[in-house]
Amino acid sequence: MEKKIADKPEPPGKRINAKRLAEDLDVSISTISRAFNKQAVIAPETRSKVLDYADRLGYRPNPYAQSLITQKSRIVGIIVSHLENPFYPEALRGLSEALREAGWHVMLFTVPSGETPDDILPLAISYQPEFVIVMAVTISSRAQEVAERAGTKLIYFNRRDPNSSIFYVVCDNAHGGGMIADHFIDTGCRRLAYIAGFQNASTTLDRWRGFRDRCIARGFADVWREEGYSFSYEAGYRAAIRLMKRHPRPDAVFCASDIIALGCIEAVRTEFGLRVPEDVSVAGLDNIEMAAWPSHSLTTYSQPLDRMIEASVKLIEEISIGAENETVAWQIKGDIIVRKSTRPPPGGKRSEVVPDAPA
Amino acid sequence: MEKKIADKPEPPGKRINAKRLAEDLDVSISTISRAFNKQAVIAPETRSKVLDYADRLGYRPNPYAQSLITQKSRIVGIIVSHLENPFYPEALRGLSEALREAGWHVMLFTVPSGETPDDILPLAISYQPEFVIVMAVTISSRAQEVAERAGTKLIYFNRRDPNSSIFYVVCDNAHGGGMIADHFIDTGCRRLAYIAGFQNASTTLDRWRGFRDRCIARGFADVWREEGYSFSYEAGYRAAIRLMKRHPRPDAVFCASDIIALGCIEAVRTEFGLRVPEDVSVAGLDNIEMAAWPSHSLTTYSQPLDRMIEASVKLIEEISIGAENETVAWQIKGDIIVRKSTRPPPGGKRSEVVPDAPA
DNA sequence: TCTTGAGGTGCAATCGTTTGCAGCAATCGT
DNA sequence: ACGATTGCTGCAAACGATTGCACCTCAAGA
Repeated sequence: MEKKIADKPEPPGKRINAKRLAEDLDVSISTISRAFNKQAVIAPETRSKVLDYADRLGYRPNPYAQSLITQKSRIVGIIVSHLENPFYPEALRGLSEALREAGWHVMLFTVPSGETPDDILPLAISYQPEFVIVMAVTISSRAQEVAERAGTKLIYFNRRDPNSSIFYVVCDNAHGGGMIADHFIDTGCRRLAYIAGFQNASTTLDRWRGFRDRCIARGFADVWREEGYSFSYEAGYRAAIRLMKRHPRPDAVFCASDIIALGCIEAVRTEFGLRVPEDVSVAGLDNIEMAAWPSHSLTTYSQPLDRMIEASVKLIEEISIGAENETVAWQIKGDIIVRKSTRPPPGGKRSEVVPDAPA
Repeated sequence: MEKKIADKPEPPGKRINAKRLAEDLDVSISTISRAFNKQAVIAPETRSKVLDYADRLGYRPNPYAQSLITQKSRIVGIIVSHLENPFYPEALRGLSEALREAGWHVMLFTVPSGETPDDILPLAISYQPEFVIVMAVTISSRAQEVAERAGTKLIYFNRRDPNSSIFYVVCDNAHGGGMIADHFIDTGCRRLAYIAGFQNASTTLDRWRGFRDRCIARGFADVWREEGYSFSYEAGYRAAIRLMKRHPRPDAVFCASDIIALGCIEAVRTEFGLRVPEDVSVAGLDNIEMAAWPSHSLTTYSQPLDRMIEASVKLIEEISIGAENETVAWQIKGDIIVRKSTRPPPGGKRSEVVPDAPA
């Protein structure tokens, strides 16, 4: 009766817990716990005995008891808004998978149209996530304090706030704006314009700054800016209509995001009967999957999503193990992707001649 | 010294818990607990005294301790795949908000390309959610047992499995297929075709059944079916190329989803130089936001997303409070949305003449 | 005056883990 | 041969709530 390997008959109604395993295997509860904890000291054969048996019974340590005792939840909250912008589903998917791979659970919080991220944050931290990744929006300093008091660390994704000390991960938006400006000018465009997104979003500002500064540096001081007020197809459509009524008409439009650019192209074509890129070059920034579709074939600057995600997870891991981290910010360069929505470069080369043409 | 209302000086490092409140207010921990539990018996003035003080200290009951003792988590997991299909971000957003409003927390699990939902499910249930909503995919019966053993209820969203007893919420896909068939035939189309999505997905099958049956019923027995193998733009693009090479060429194509339809339209236009809808009518099913864009103006059958979400939450709530529920399935009718990708009806009326034209 | 009942509160067990500390056997050095 | 060291394991105290039960108080009814 000392060593039983065969499963005990299932006592009905009883949940399987560490105690049950301990009794069946004639060890203590501590040993069960240690078998699951990689750093714990335990004889290898004891560990495998426990793990094997646990596997057979389908046992897993209760996460609530674990969180309760360790004061760690292994939960990362993600606050996301504007899922209608395809960039965010792509980012959400990537983040979710990378975090899961690193052993984190993802709790999702969407921001309803009527509400602000500040309204959602208290709810997000009520489950005591160790981190909350804030995508597409920013948090007021008052709300930040609430998070701090609760011991939850905030991280921005694709946003930054120069006035706060919150860590952030963004692509090098100013660099992107600069690359697009260069491309426009190199391909002979002369009347340059920008369609903005949300007025105070860091992405709107950084992309504008990079674009305008490069234009000015290359001798095009009077670059136009048209407000879009949001990052959406409709915003691009409407802003393009206003923009194209100007005299003289711009011959190149850099849009603060791909989705704006798609709306812009559509307005340019259907409302004004103009050709893209012959009459107007249009470029975006993001490189969402749709940008590669033949019907759009949008020139854009790619957000290095994979590396941004990698950086976010690394940031979380390092903070989590207490590594004093000086890298409070990741600003990662992307690449310009030249497709058919802008005039061809002098050499005639594009990044992709027939982008994603189905085989 | 009996009744102190003023906050005690903050003992540093000490978390605020029920014990702390109890001591400060000279009541027992039980009373603190009862103040937060709506059904508990407690004097109204005691309750408000506790709640007021809790509010001042920013106290909230620890959810892990609660889950541990009550064996309930108030967590709903969502397993989702194919976020590249815009229908799913829309659904995810709606579900997330509706669940939050109903007091549930949402844990997100995405299915990486290489893996199956079966691989993800054990991870999803490791946090003991009370429910797991499975979107866009189905679960094997073996994995279902795992969930059952863990006490987690599964619910399908936009999928159903006739061979299992899992509750599900879908739109009336067969009805949708029928409506599209009627529309094609009423507008003079004669050579009818269908582009399928994933071969064994219930949505692919139900839409096909509804479409084909109605075609047959109205005297068009030889309706074609072309496999798409997935619900994506590329799938639509490639399937359309194969389809349009047939002789005679179809003059109406019903695509198993909007995103397939967009790919199909693009192929029809760029690969064959054909006009939509003059040469070929194309319709989808979903009514994603993009379908309304002027550049696409896609005729489609709308999934009644709001009502599907409402039904899902209602289902969860009812099961949760133990209401023995006979409604194991919700199959909700949508509406046909006639836009410009199909020939105009005899009367010349469309659902939206200038769909979503920006003001 | 005594009994009864209702309304409100407190006690203490419980959920399922983690982990510092103590204990114990086996091995090692001298 | 004996103490020191090493390697495992068990004990028991947390973590922070919920809840059945007992108890108390006070008002109403007999």
